[in-house]
Amino acid sequence: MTKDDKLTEEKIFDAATEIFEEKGLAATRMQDIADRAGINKALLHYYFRSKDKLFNAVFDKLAEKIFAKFASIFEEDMPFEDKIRFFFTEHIKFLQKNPKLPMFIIGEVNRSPELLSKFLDRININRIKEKISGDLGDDISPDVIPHLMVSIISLSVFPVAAKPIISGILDSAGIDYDSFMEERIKVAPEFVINAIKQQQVESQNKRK
Amino acid sequence: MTKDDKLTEEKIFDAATEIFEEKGLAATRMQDIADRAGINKALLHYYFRSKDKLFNAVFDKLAEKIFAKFASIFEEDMPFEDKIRFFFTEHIKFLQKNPKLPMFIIGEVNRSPELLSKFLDRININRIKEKISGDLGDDISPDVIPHLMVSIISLSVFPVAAKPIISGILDSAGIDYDSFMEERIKVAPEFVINAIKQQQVESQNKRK
DNA sequence: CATATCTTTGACCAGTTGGTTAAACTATTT
DNA sequence: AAATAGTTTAACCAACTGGTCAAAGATATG
Repeated sequence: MTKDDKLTEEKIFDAATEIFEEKGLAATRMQDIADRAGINKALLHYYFRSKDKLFNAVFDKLAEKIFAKFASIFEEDMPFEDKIRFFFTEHIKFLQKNPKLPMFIIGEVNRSPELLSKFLDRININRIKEKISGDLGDDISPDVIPHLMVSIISLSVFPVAAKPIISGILDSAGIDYDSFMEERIKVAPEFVINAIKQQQVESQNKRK
Repeated sequence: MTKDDKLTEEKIFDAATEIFEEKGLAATRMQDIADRAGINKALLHYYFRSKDKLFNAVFDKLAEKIFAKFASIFEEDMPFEDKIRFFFTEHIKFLQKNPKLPMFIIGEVNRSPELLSKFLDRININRIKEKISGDLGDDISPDVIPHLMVSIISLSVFPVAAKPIISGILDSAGIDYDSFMEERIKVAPEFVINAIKQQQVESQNKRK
């Protein structure tokens, strides 16, 4: 019973996760979830009372997943440049395994902004900000640290979130998307590191 | 007649544009469009035969809009660094006026990738690639030009596309989103320019 | 002014959607 | 094995959705 119980509930939850992630709340049909889980539609309501309840359960799980790795990376004890490299390696690989996740999260938060709290409660931005600030020293103004953070996220998330478009554009230039993303794991961090280096150089030139 | 005709059709089209852009195809109700246009639902079908036809008309118009400015910028006759600055100024200002546009386009292309052709037909990637390649000279490998292009787009589009999330995160660090985006018009291009400069420096060091 | 054409409307329809319910089935407890 | 509790199902429902239609209004044409 308990064994089967877990199994049915899990089957439902997994099916719901897949479909919600792909189509979003509005375009997902309860019948589709039931079909993919291989059970009757009424069973969905037996285990999760309503579509919204089921959706919230799925969203909670995914929200946890996407930030689980993310926040910890900048806590690691290594030179800042290696942190940047490590971040892009881990984050892009994670996104390649979950390509639908960014658009799902952004789209649903866009639709109902209350969902945001589920992330914000879990993450301490100022802590990351101070960590980076400490790593970079006096050559970088604290005011641009948030910009640096947003830039890093943009560079890693956007090419995956907009995959259909990027992929199509690359195709028309004779470039394979997957190879491109493999290169990107190396290219993107060097891009960021170079930008920071140059800013440090200019900041030091000014001081003389 | 002809005057009123245009007016009604336009009222419908404008209302449809607003609602499709905000909610996407699946979550948009024909009744909502009729209400916002202040007319009867049957009139929608009189002017545009079906929801899909209406949607395609709207999508076409928006697809044209988003790339109208975009492609021409790199054709301008100015130093490359100024092109980068000009691009971010124009593009971010455009996105601020149309904040829902990126997510709408990405979301709908994600749902039905055929829509992509409406962009790809209008834009010649290789032309832009060669333009940039010509501007940057030998210090930058042609292989990384596509990465540079994707990076530039990521840096300008993502903070707008993910506005609810970015805005929420910035809030929790005591930063106002609109001020942040105003700064970004200056900060983002310098970030890109610095990254390129540093790469040129390193490329020249290696050559010695 | 009468007629023909175009525009607008309210009422309606068939299909779909999230959700309910009573009954059948299964496992547990006594 | 009988009673109890938990699980699964088919049939059903009310609300909503995109779409249709006949008739009423408006406008132009003769």
